[in-house]
Amino acid sequence: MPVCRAPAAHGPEMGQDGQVGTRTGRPPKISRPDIIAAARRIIDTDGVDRLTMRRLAHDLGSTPMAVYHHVRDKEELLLLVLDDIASGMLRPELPADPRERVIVTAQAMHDTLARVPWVVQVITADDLFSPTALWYNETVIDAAMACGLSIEDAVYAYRSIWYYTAGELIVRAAAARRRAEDDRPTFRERVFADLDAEELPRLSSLAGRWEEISARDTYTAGLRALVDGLLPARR
Amino acid sequence: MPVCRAPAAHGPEMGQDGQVGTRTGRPPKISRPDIIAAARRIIDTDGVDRLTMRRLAHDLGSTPMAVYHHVRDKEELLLLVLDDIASGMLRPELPADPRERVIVTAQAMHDTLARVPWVVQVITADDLFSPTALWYNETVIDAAMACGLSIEDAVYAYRSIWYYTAGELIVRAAAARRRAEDDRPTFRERVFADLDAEELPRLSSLAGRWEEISARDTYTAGLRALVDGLLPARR
DNA sequence: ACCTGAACACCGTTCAAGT
DNA sequence: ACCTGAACACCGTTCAAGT
Repeated sequence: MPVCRAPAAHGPEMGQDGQVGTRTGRPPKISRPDIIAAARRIIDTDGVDRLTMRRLAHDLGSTPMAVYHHVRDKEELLLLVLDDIASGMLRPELPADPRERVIVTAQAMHDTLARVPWVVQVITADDLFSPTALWYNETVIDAAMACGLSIEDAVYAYRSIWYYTAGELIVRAAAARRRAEDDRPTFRERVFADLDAEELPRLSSLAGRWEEISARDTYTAGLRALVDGLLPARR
Repeated sequence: MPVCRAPAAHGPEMGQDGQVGTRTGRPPKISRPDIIAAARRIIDTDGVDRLTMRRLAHDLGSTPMAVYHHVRDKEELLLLVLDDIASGMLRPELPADPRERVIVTAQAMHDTLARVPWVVQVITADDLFSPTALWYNETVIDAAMACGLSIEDAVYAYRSIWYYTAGELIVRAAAARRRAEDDRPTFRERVFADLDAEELPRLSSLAGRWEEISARDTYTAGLRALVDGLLPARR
């Protein structure tokens, strides 16, 4: 059993420097930062699904087992990548009005994740997330309390916002992936093409305009609606 | 769509005498209904991730390729299962008040999917869904229009509700899966256990109560807040 | 018409070495 | 200390037959 494991939750900067004078044995060919960078490259260009230990090793000019010497398993690798991404997190200027603070923070969280949509897939599926990102939770909960909510209700408000945001990101990411993967009409489009006008009059009245209507980004409008409903009315 | 035959008894081979009319060739050992039932059994007991063509064939006392004779590929199999599930969809009594109609329909959609949480994972990830389920879209859009929204805004209102609902179901399903899989404290719990009280005062003040607070189901409350924000104020 | 068995091109991960 | 190669136990799917 190799015992080289560095704690995962802290920054990548420590590297091998901890053991300067006493270094012995074979010099390393690949490092954790190398591995993380290569993993991000694969995910960015080909999607998370294409990140495999073999592909990663190949891109590094190495072997799968060399990678396993630096990371415990694929889960830890994903966690390191997540931490790396969290360092690029957007921390917006916070307005004085607490209600706007909720909106602005949620929007920043959304925009940060929209740049790396696969992250939402991973964190909801696998319980992986970066402690750094808790800043969003804290800020939304604090602002909601400043609007008059109890701490419990502020947590529930945050949670509702997270459900809405995660749902939006996951659905949009899935749609984008579909568009990238193949251009033949998807199953969804085929179904919409021949709807029963008797049973589904509203939907079939939209038949031709579905794509156009779906394309519009309404995240922000929906967020404002949700926050309006969650927070007590303004005085 | 191919026609589904009646379920055939699985077990000892039926004699040639079982054949009727013009049917020729080898009598089938497995049928689509058999396959669907077996697939549902696997998913219900072990989760979607454990549904593999090999496992399915094994459970049917057959071989993977026998399954491929009845189903094009794994995607079609999932679609058949989805269709099967859609037949158990809840169609609630619809109240006269259109605003309540939105709530009741969304709640029914949520409750239907909450019984089979893996479905949300599959439909958002793979663009698979059952036409039967469009009843929810239609009903919500129609009710939102009855509240005074244009058809476009009604579609966007539906979409916001779907984001919120899908997010809730996915997050809860992931949490449940985690709990089932292992009982050592998850990464998330370990992080919450030692928060920096300086940086994250609200979150760390909740340290001990996190689990208790998370456990409460606030789907309906959040839904009402969202719908309040989305629909024009009552006259 | 329906099913079988072997094979292909993949996975994540472990074992036992090699330098 | 770090890396290699072979192997294990899996995938979905295809090919070529067998009855």
